[in-house]
Amino acid sequence: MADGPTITTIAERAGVSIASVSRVLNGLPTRQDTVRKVMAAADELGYVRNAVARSLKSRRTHQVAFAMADVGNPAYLAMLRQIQPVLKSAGYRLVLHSTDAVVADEIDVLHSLGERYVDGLIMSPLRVTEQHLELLASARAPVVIIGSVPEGTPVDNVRADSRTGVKLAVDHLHRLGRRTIGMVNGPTDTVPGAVRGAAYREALEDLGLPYDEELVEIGDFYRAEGGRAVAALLRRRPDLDALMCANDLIALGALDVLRAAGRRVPDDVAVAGMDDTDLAAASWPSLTSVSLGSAERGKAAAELLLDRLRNGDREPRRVTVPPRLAVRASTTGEKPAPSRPPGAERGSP
Amino acid sequence: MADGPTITTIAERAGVSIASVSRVLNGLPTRQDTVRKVMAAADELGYVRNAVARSLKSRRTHQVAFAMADVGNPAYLAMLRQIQPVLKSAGYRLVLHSTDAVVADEIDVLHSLGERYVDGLIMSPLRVTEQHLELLASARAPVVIIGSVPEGTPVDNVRADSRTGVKLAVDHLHRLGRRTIGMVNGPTDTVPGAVRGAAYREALEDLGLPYDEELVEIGDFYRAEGGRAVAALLRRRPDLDALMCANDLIALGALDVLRAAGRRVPDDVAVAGMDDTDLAAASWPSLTSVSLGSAERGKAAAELLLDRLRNGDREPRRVTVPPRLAVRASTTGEKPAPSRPPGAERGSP
DNA sequence: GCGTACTCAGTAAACGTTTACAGACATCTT
DNA sequence: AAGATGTCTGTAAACGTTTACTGAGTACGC
Repeated sequence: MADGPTITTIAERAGVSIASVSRVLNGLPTRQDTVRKVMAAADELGYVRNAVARSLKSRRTHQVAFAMADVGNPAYLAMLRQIQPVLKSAGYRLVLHSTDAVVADEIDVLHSLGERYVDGLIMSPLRVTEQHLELLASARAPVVIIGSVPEGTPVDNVRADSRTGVKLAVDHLHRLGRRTIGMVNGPTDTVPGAVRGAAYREALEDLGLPYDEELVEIGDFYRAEGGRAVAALLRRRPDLDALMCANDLIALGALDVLRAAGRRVPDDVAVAGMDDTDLAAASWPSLTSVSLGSAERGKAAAELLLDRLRNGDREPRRVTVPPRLAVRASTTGEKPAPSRPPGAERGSP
Repeated sequence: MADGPTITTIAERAGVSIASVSRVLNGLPTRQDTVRKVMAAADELGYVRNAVARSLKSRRTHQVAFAMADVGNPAYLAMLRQIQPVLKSAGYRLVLHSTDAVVADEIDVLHSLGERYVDGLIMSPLRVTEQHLELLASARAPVVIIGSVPEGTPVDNVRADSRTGVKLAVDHLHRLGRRTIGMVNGPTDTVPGAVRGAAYREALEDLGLPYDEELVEIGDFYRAEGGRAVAALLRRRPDLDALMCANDLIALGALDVLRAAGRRVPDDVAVAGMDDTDLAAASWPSLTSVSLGSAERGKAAAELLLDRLRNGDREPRRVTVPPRLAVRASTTGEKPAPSRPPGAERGSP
């Protein structure tokens, strides 16, 4: 772990100036003879360029940050898994920030852009506050936001469309002949809760079905709470024949409770979830779920950022990723072809 | 996005030298008057210290890299989720490398330590080759390996104990009265495959049960392949009453096939998996599984690294994390208390 | 009133690169 | 053969910090 060689070391060894060494290492036109001497010296010494000094001079770190609430959340994970290879193949390293759903931490990250330890940032904030907007407007590096920002915010922006997503699922249930479609939502004071609740109502109206408050139950976005909500719903409306669940965890809770109540899925009650996580494919019956395109959003965000890093002052761009319905056994009862889930590496370390 | 202020800007504004600015910013003893002037100037200008210049001078980047095959793999993800907060609270940023199971990429990462863009590295290699060992011996920054390295390798090392893990599960099945315990393994030319296969045999012998090759089937570490292997096993030995699966995906495949064959789990056949991933709790019936302590290993690795960064030349240390059996319905049939899975964040971005 | 000790601030050198500039030498043109 | 052109190299200045060293000014003791 001795102090590594620098271009000065090489210059001495090769009997040339540090400028020549630098030129050779950067492939600038140099006499063959010099190239050989420098290369030889560099090889012998096991020289590796110091990235920090390089960054200081070139004002490029070749690092990009990705900030989200929690890597454990499958949606963020899906983004990460797309972002990483895109950046890597463009020669950027990835700095990961977990903000733990703490707004102050997000603000910190935005602030820290001033430290210039990254060339750009991809951020998926929980909520965009006034403070976010201020910092975004004066950010010291390009930022791409995954999520919604107000019209006119000077950053690239990638968003999902959960409204259409809910509609896809409700339409699907309707097409299967279901007419008494319940909704199990998370708290409506959250952005996804509010949007999905409203979208459910709209979807019903578009289909000419009545909106019945009795068919809606609010729990939370977790399995157990979802299950409890479904139990309540089932007590109130034993006649329901389909459930639109606001995310996959709620849907798993629904499966638990329906099974305990002796209702067959999908024969008696069809169940649709949302987010299309790994769990959807793993559960039994496997879960029909709306993908909001986390992976695509991640990819789009990375590409937007790279594009901006090349071309600093183009207009901010907005990309909306369309949702997609993954149909599985919990609505159609068909046996799904078992396939290797995306996150499944061979063996286990 | 204009060029940010530097200590020179501040120095001019405050009418002091850059040395004084630096001293104030670093809290070195300074006259109150000067402190005030510098602070005021810094505030007005919205100054943020340039991390790159700082690193160059101080030879510390306050970054640490974590390199593994694929974040999508739940085991690595569990490590990451522990590593991140430990580093963060110690003031380090996390640089993430996905090596995609490509050995050359791992080597690259080790090599790139010479660039000095991080202060240390946590790596969970697939296999440790000769080249790994060479590079580890001459690494330009402290490295912690999660996995096994030969005795005497000069790095800190954290390892799991899947041998004991298999024994835990087999003993558990035996205690439940099962005597015809099959094993569904992955390829035995992988390290986990080989170790788990041997451990299964040992566990049986320890219990005084005969080792019967007919009860062992080799597939691969995925759901579909696992299912196929189980189907073959079941045809050969319809009398088996328990299955030890080399990972959770195989176990899920087993559940699929057993269900299709009309065998009840656990009444007819008890099933145990390995790795205790999120999927184990989500499946139905929920899956008894051996946790190899990925989370603990991640935490231990991060702590070892931090410790070494503080104290560069202590003896290399080795930590072994004991396995733990998570008992669920697939062996005991008890209804598990539904709980919020660890990766479940509220809402979905 | 003068030497000593102390506190604080400024100058300048470093960290390891990249790069503008100028100089040395070779090659070509006429 | 002399000037013009071109190719390659070295010198030195940056990038934005931190910090050793020096020196100015103040306080104190005698």
